[in-house]
Amino acid sequence: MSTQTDHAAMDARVPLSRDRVLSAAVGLADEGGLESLSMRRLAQQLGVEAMSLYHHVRNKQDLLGGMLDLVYGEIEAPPGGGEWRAAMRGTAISFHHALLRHRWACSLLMSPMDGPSPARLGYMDAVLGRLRRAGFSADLTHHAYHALDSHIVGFTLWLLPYLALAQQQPDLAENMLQLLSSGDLPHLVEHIEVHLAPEQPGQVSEFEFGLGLILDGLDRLRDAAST
Amino acid sequence: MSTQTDHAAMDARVPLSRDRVLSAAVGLADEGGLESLSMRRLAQQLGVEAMSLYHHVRNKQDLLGGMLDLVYGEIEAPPGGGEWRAAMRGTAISFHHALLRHRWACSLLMSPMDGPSPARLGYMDAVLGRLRRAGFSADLTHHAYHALDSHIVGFTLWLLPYLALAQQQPDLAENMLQLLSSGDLPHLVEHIEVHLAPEQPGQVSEFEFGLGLILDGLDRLRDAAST
DNA sequence: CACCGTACGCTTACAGCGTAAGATTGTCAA
DNA sequence: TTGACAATCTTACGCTGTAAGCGTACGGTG
Repeated sequence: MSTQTDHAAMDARVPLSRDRVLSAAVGLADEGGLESLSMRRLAQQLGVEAMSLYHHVRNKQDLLGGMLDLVYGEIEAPPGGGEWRAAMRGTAISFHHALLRHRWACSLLMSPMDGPSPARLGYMDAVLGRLRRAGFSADLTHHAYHALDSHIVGFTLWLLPYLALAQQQPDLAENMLQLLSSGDLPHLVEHIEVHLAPEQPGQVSEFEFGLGLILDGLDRLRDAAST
Repeated sequence: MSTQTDHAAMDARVPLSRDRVLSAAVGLADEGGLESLSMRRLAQQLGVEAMSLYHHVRNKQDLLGGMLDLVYGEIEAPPGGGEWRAAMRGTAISFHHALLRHRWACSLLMSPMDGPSPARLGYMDAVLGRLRRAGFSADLTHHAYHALDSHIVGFTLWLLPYLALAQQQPDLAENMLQLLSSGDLPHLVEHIEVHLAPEQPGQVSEFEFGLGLILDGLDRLRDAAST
């Protein structure tokens, strides 16, 4: 219990840093959801008291912003060469997967951020640049960007609650039966049947359907504009 | 101060009910955001104590679920007649506007709901039915539904933080200047310029661009399938 | 070497949150 | 009048984010 041994123990632990705080927070949110991420728990995870975190993070909003930036950093930029649709499809799927890895990130997308997030800006610039280089006008690039981003975020957002439900209660057929008993929603029943029909509904294939729709439409518009 | 006058005052106030609680909650969230909606404040708004609410609402999740259901109830169902794309466009825009009226609703879309929301199920069935009646196969209807919903939700979700920022600080050109000073994101700068270029960027037109892309793509697929 | 500013971690404290448990009240049927 | 029942209120607990202030260890300067 001498101060000597305490010092020795102290020296063993890595000092705090913004990066360490952020990645611990990401880890905590990944396995417990956003609501299990409190400053006190995060501090405990790092072997530290809650208020110490505030030397590396302005407040919780700043913490969340930093976490979201890490997620944006995981998205693969579109390769410069090759067919533009293949390039954009790859980036879109990479984005989708990043959001599936960090499901809490979707709820952060809509909270107005403190400062601009570097990785997010980098992602945007890379995508916009790839579209421009594919021959889109500034105006069409602008619209294309929004259409693509909307689909990625919207689809993933839609998928998440169902993934959460499905892993809690693996047989959603009960749900369907309830609907059948109430009776008057035949198309919804059919929709659920389609969901259950293939051996593995494969979230990616549904995601890629809408994505392909948008990419093909954009390609047609580009061709029409260039003639 | 007699019990008589107290009784008179009592009789004047409408008794609580689930509907009254829900619409008061919607009103509170509409003008203060979700974070300003606490059980205590909601009760105060209704001239009541917090715990009284729990006789009409199971818990806060249930409250939020009920609020979201009210929003779904505001969406206009697609008209049965006329060109199918026009019908779906109308419903999509109605959905978009409902989310803009109740900006907090977007964050609720992704929280797994307690029980199924009747209005939501009704909306889904109406949309699915309209697509089926337009001649889409069950499978294509399924994909079309997801593509459309993803775009509506995704685009609105993307728009909201920027609306919030823009009404706090009306000149976002400063933001642009900062980006220019940092230098190396030319396409992003161009993107922001496109945003600022027209007299009124008109959120609907950007929304309708992606929507039209999807609708036209679906129409082509339907034609291809029917030949 | 002494010294001192700065950075970092800790302690304490506060207002607000959702809600469990139980007391109290208003209302209507028997 | 009485009893039952539902609606409301009171109290309390454990949790949250974070403001204010204290101690200490370290790095640069005299």
